[in-house]
Amino acid sequence: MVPRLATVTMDVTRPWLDGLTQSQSLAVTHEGGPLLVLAGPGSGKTRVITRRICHRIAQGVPAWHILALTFTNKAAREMKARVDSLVDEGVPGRRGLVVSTFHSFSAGLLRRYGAESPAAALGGTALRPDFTIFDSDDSHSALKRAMKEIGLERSQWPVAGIASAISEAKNRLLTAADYTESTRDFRERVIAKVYVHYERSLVRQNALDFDDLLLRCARMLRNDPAVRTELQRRFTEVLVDEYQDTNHAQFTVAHAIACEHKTICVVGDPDQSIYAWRGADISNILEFEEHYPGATVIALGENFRSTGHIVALADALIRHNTQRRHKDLSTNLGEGIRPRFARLSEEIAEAKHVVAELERSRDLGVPWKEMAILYRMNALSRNLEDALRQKAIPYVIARGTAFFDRREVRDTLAYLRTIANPLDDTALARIVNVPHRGIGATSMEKLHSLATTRLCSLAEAMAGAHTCGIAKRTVKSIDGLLTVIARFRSELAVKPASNLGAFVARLVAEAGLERAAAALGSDDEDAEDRRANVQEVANAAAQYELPELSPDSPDATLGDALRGFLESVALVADADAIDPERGAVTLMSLHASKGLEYDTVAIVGIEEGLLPHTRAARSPAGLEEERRLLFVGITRCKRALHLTAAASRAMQGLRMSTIASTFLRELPPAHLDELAEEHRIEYDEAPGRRAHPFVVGMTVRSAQFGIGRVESLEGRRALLVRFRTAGVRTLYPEFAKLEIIAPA
DNA sequence: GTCGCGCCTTCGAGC
DNA sequence: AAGGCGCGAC
Repeated sequence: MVPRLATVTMDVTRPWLDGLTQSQSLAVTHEGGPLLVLAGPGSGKTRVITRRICHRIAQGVPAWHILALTFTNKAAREMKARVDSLVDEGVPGRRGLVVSTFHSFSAGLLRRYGAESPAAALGGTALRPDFTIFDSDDSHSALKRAMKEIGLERSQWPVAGIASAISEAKNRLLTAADYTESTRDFRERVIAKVYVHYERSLVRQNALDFDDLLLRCARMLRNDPAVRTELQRRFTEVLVDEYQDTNHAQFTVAHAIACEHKTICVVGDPDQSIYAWRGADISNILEFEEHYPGATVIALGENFRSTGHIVALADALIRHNTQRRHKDLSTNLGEGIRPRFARLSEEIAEAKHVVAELERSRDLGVPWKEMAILYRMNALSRNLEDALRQKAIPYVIARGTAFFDRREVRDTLAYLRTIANPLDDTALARIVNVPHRGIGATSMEKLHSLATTRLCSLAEAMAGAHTCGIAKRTVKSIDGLLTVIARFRSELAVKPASNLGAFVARLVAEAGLERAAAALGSDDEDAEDRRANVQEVANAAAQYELPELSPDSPDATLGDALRGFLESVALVADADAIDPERGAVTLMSLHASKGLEYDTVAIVGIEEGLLPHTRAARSPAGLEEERRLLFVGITRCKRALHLTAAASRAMQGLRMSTIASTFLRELPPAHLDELAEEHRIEYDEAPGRRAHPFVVGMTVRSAQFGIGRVESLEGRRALLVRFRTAGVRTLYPEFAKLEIIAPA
């Protein structure tokens, strides 16, 4: 091709090509055909995607032809903002880029095309565009009800097991009918029966669960040539981030759109695949070249994030996995400081050790927002929070869903869902007695069976409550609730979208939701918190902005705004809660840390049973995924890495001795300082910092054990006391009443 | 019939 | 540590 002058002069004004390595640049500018970027940790993966988008736009591909799929809303927002800042205002076709998560992209397609497409229908019932999205809690309730209808013994058939079997089937794109056909044994036939009922229940309620969003969308794209062609026309370029974590349904969505033009670019790292348990199919990335013959593969191994010891440590660890495709990892950021491992006596000492290490980083000038504490289980955050609070260090927990999991918040949202979708029995059943209006379990059973016999919704059954032997007084409260709901529902079609905040605030007031929330509180402070949470839902609704509508659609109504708000709430991810501007230490699960980076990182609880987790380590594949999880954690760190374990830990209410994690033996001592007893940041024996006045040799009296002598101090909080009659006991003076009888 | 308390079990990562 | 269940009180 003849070099065009324009290209040469434009180089100067192409900020998106600045500072790229040769391989990155190849990936950004690659043309013609499918591209797989195997990107090791810190190798500039996000950079490649955003800059590739900019490059394509500059090359004349209008932004509205480009679709980028990510795993979190936060990643989507950031990517879009980055592209916006890199592409000049003057560039034609720079607007209209779609960056979205798989789930919200699917929800959008289903609302737009689902009603018209027979392929999106289930069991002969067309999908309605105003469907509700059930979160796992809602699907759990619907599932339990389905199991009850069949009469399954709950003790023999744990809900969680059935739920995951159905979820797995959905990820394989099997509807209840498909699954029923494929059953091979008794267990699967029982699950199939539940699945059939559960599917029917969701259809009746005009609701989709998370898996349905992908399943229905994938089936629609696969089986409906009209919709597929329209999307292929719309999106001529597809990019997928974190490709190693896509499941079969997600693969189908991306593939259906990309298979026509084959201008697909996927980016991922098999060594960071940590979601096999929710259906992620690592063969999507390993077999990309089979799905797309002639694909170009570019490996990015150079790490621009972490210093040498950290990269070496991660590399040594991941080499223990057998199911992988090796790639060399390297960094030129120098050796850096050696990561440190410390085993502390118990989890409180561990938390304090971690906090002290963070304080050392802070003393070097590292801001709090550049620090993170990672753990395998969310339950481990508690002691860390306590330790941070004690030192008045600001912190945030990356649990985007935490707020929406609060009971009073869920109740408020259930009101909104009932108003938005009259068929949503699950939401209605939740709020029937919020605030208390004397409708109990017995009445609800009657209403449910009325709904079942009449084949109608719970709401319709409630309208006929007087016919099924429910007490007069109760019928009256039911009617009162139905009236409130109907009154609010009548506003949806006639008022404009801008009214949402006021609408929710009025509902909260008129339905008495603050009072109901306060009644849940264990004390005054808790009651006030819950009241505030309900108000916060109204605030969030007021701040909600509908995504821009297509130009030809009429003005958005209050109903559109409400449904959009509920959808945005249903699809929040934990990672969405991370706000780097908050200036706080971030606490999160190892899973949630994927894709993030911090100067200082502490990973706690590196113990057998916790990391690797007992439930995962039963299979070799599970153990390898646990190893990848630690690999992901280690590679989040730019400079100062701290690994910790506790010698004893209280779990499930019991204190147990722990065993060192298998993974520790796989970390070479050359790249890991194991802090010896005397070098640990030790609180236990620090003079003057004991939590009690006792010293060795004192004579003490306990109400329970009588008189004894202090034998030794066990850490900062505990004593070993030899009693005259009761033998040697470990006591915590903060709990056990002990008085000093004689000094040492 | 509804409500509140205490006992019992169970305990992973998340869109 | 938190939710599900059964029992007794109103």
